[in-house]
Amino acid sequence: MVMELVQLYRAFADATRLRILCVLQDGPLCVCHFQTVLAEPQVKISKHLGYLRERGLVVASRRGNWVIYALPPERARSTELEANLACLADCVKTDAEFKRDRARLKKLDVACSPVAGKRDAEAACGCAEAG
Amino acid sequence: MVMELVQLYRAFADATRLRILCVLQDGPLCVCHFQTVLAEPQVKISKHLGYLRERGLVVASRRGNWVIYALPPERARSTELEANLACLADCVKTDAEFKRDRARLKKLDVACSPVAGKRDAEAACGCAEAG
DNA sequence: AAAGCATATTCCGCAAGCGGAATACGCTTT
DNA sequence: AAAGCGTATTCCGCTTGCGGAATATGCTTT
Repeated sequence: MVMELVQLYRAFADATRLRILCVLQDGPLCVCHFQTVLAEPQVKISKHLGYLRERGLVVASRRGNWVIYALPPERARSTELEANLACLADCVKTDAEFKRDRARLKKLDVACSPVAGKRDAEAACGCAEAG
Repeated sequence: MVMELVQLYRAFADATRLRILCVLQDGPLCVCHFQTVLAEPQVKISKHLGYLRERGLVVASRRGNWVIYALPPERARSTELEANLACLADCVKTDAEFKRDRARLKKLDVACSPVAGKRDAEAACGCAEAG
């Protein structure tokens, strides 16, 4: 039981993964968008997503060429994950890098989904090259 | 700024250190007592305390032969540390290993300090061999 | 000063994890 | 079937970190 917590903290112990998890709290996203939002190379993104997926911190689903990542459905999240995600979201509120990520994310929102607020996975990925 | 958070999570990403931090939330403790409470060898304890000290997650003070470790004074704690300590405390409430640690800690309480509730660092270390 | 106790450090072998380059895979379009 | 796109994997060199044994340090007692 302690080990699960340790695993969780290990997963959080990387800047790229933190950024991924933060972004995902706003809704699902496909890999190509992560590349844009985080401004990091494909390999890096893909590997970290793989890492998170292996450990159950995110779930993936394929839709044509795109793979969409999301946080696990709320009911499937451990209380520890839930608590730490909330804690994380709180901790990064004022962080410059996360703000930048969010800004780029919003741009995608505007370009991709007419739906105000939460993005729709399908819509979001139907315009991978837009913007 | 992100890196500080990452450092924090790295520090949390070890079972022994988690246990140390949990125990410390009940008050300061000297190394010999950690050995008893966590039931781990001296080197292991000392190294992890060193790790935490280097990164500012705990502070140390010498008193004769003993070295007493404590969480930094509340005002000196970053909001991130504070938040994550709280989150941690919440996450481990029902954990078996932490309960055992706590039980052993309480035994020390009884043996060392007549003061009900919080331990006093000095009193706690005046009886390193008791019990 | 010598011995004793509590704590810290060094040395070692080992495993995990990161980033990048190249390459492989899966699906879709032509 | 061939080409193209998005994503995943493998290989590699490198750094970090763990645990244990032995040893060193600092303070205290005799």
